[in-house]
Amino acid sequence: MTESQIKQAGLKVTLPRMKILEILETGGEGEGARHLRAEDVYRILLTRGEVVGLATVYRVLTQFEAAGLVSRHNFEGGHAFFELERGTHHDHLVCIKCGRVVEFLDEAIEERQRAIAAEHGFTLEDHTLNILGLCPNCQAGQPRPS
Amino acid sequence: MTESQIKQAGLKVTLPRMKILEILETGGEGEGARHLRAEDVYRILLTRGEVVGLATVYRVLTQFEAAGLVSRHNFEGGHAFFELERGTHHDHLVCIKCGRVVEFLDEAIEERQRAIAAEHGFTLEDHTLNILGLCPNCQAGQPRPS
DNA sequence: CGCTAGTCGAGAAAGCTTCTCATTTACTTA
DNA sequence: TAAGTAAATGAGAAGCTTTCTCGACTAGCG
Repeated sequence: MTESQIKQAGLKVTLPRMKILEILETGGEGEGARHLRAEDVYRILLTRGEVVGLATVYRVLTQFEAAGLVSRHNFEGGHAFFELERGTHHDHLVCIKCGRVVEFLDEAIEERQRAIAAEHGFTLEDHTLNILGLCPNCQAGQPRPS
Repeated sequence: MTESQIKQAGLKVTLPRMKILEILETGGEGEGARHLRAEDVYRILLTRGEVVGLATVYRVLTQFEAAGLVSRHNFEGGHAFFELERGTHHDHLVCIKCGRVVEFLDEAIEERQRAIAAEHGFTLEDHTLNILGLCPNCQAGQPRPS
């Protein structure tokens, strides 16, 4: 079924694409690390002994984004995070110490944003809301190594 | 009074710093263009015949940010925008075509964010909310050249 | 099985930002 | 006011993320 997603996007089903999609699905190793930088994906591939160029990772992630399979987020600090698109919009709560990301959705905020765009005569194409703070672990002085 | 701000930050009052602060205050030329990239500041200085290195612009803006005189925003696209800090928090409505920026503040959204951070056990250190859309001019097919 | 367009990997290159370091400047002390 | 000192500057090199180039390779089709 992941194959069909790639095909629907008008892309050929190749090994690098399958591997990258799989890493985005599983987060590489443990749980929850589903917000990955391009270099994270590349490093995970290397760890597994897979030979995929960094340029290919960027290229494929960009293609996936264009195809709507993946969404790209610009948190603070110059590099983008990629996340598998699951059809449900959400915003992010980001720990400024360990980088942990929690997703949330608040309909009251969504509604206010629509109203604000309208008030100023803007169309609403997209939005990014990132709340930055310290997660419970990092407040306790025990940053978990992600 | 701008001098005193610089001094309070523990920085020496130098010509480059005064000039950069002045550009941030006036926006360089016309009205409203108060969200400038480092390179914009640099270019405006050049236009005025001032000799200030790009490295100095970056250095000074970073120092001003640390001192709370300036805030840095990462809208889409790899480069940061700097804005004079006027003590009042606000979020941004950004035109994805002409780059025009409108500031807004919505207390309902602010309140919901505090609640969301608390629900997840996060401290709330900061947040960035950028609404992306088309401004009235660009919807009309007449992008104003900023 | 062979063709062809699409894809890949590696390294070069681009764009933004930071670093290095010799020179210059602001502020302090006499 | 002159001199000394620590900080700041400017120019270019370097760093980082991301994109581009291009010859080699491969998926998908006939």
